[in-house]
Amino acid sequence: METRDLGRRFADNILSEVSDLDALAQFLGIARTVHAGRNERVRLDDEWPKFVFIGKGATKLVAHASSGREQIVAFHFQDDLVSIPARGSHAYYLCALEDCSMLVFKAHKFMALADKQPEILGEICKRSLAALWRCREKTIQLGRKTARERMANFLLAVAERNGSGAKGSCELHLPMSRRDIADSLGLTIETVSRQLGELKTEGLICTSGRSTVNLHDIQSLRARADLLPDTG
Amino acid sequence: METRDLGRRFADNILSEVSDLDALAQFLGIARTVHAGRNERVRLDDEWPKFVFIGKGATKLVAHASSGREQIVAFHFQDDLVSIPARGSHAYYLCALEDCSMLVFKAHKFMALADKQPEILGEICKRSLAALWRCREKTIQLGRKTARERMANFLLAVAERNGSGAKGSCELHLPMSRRDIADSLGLTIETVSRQLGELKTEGLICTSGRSTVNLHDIQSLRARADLLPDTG
DNA sequence: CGAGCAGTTGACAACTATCAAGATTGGTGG
DNA sequence: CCACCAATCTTGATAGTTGTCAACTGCTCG
Repeated sequence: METRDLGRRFADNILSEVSDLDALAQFLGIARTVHAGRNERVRLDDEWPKFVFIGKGATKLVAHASSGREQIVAFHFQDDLVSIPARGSHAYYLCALEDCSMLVFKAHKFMALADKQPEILGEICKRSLAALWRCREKTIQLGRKTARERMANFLLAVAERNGSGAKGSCELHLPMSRRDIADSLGLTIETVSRQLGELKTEGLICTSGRSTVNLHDIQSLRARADLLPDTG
Repeated sequence: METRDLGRRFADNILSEVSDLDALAQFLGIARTVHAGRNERVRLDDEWPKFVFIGKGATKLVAHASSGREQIVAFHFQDDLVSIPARGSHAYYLCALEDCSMLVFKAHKFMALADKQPEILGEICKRSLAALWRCREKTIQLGRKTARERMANFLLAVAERNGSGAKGSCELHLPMSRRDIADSLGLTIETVSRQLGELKTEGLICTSGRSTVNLHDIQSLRARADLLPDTG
């Protein structure tokens, strides 16, 4: 993706309410453009918190502690703004699931510019709160759900984001590997594989190739995920 | 806590950069004052997202799905601003750990007022991002840590917030029950009890009464929690 | 078409939940 | 001030779910 398109995309999404072209120039002035290929880690010093705008592609935000275990904290897609904290109790890094183009900002510089424009601050607020809510949902998943429930929940979440298909059923493409799914759900790849297998046996889904899944019965999946009835 | 003091506290914390007394009046105009006693659920309709400012006390934010299992998503204390989403895949409620006084806002009204003052928006941004980062840490805990690690991590987190004591050791008061700890860590009360027992046996902590814990060796606890070395 | 990696399946072990007693705690009332 | 009571917490035995290790299968891409 061209830097110019990246800038336009950023302006359309984050600065949408601001017609000021000068603002965009200022933001681009403190941004670093980064491209990353499949499974490539985005190089970030972790001294300072960052904001990353995803102009194109899909990414995972990964945390790891002392031992080798990794936890995917969130997936982020085109037009998302990702907040990455400095290294603390755990270290975070951003990694591309597919070819990505993004803008990297130091958080304090970014906020210094944003402070001048209430519309931008409002946008950041809105996105931060949405991210917080999604993160809480993940917390519930990891704290109180079985492997089966996590898997069902995960499929429904992907379906909601980019699924296509008729009512009640849905075909979807998983841009991430089994390992990524496992690291996101706090499981192992073997367990993920087994859960998918059992959902297949039950006739709730079927798969073709590594990354295509068909959901046959969304209502049953919701029940398997232990979610509240749909009227909420 | 008197409504007047509650208002002052809110102004000092959330409106701190704004000397405008009129702003406070406007916020109080859309707020509902709520008091709650120990283990009392804060009555909120869950039709609309809310903001709650905790003027006094300690609270837990709890989620539950279809089945009875509950997950404490976060603890919130004096001067915190809590964002509560509308009922969706899971239902959330706020519950007092001790006597509490708070201000409840409908989120859209709150944001409408905040939009007028960049300083307030900035404060909300800052707090939302901090909440997001804490939530991510919890995600890591629940996704990739053993019961022992969660327990150690939890004790360290409480110590960081309100611990008092000499360097290397620390005495702290747990305002929440074993059940609350379990619901926060995604464990059962029995497991929490056992983990505390084993930490005691190892000589890393000792307890007196139900809610007082002494941390003897913070460095070892950090190691037990599988956190990165302290230079971060 | 074949090499190599991603994914699947199986056997077993480990950790945590569950179920069931007991033991403390802290408050209440005599 | 002490004894007692109910709730909370601890401890023990057992079972279930998921992790671990290992072998095997089947995609993809050169």
